[in-house]
Amino acid sequence: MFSKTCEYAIRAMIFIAQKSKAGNRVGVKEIAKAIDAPEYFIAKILQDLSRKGLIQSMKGPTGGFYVEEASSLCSLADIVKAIDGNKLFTGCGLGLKNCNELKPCPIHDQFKRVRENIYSMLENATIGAFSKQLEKNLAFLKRK
Amino acid sequence: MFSKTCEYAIRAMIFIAQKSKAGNRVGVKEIAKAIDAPEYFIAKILQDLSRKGLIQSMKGPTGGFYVEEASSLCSLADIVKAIDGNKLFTGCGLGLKNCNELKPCPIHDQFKRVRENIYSMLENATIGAFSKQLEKNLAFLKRK
DNA sequence: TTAATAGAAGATAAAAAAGTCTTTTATTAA
DNA sequence: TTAATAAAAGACTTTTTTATCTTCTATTAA
Repeated sequence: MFSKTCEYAIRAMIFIAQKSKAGNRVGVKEIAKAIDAPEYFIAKILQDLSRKGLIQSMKGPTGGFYVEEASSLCSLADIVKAIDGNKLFTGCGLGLKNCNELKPCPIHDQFKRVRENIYSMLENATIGAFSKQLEKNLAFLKRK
Repeated sequence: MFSKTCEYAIRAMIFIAQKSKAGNRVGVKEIAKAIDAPEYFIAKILQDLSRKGLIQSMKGPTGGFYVEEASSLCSLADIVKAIDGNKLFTGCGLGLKNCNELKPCPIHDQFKRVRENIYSMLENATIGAFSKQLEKNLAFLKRK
């Protein structure tokens, strides 16, 4: 469904958001450990998210990654778009380039509904809501 | 959503099923052309589908691939399972290995519903139904 | 029975995705 | 102002996926 990069990005952002609520910035190492992701790889992803404005960062001692208050409204759809693009939301299920209403692939209509379903789920899933779940230990982020 | 291999497999099977209704067997070249897929690559995929019993084949002159009557009831879910496995139907949305009801990831419940939605769509989409659409030129299989 | 056809199988190559390492630059606490 | 810290950036490696090529084997029409 999502690329690994995207999965890591989502997990990282949920973790950072939670930490940020307490006013803390978190370093790459801590993030990598918390979500059980390869350190150097997640570092790249965080830089990308930062460049795209989804998270913030500060260098130097006491530095690290954090998110602004407003980012609690950031949805999974926003992250997926930033990392994987919107192929998942607009592309053809059978990978046909010119599939459209006029020249639909055999699963065009069914797939459209599935996609809308996915999209609305991801739109309504905000980072803020997840932080709360995590705090209450109602959800987890570790890979294994 | 699906791997390219799986996309090709679905398109190929729809095409073969349609031709088989008229009692024709089709060669790799014809299939590759019809669904605009790389010839050598689709050949591999067809061999795999054949080994797994989803399609039939016959060697020699006038040989080629075809499907049995019963295969018109074969669903997209069957093809996806054969090629991509059932990661899509059972795996965690965030790629967590130990995500389950007891230790759910933050999107566990939402994702479960999406997955069920995808699965029922793929289960109800039979190869036979597509052949009809194709015949009436209501749908297309070409990539570009 | 032979020539042509077509799939089967294995090796190889190219491209994309995932993951790692090293050097540089910015920041800040002391 | 300096030493320590942490992100930024670019090069590089590995793995997986996608794609191609070659040789072999089976089948059948003539």
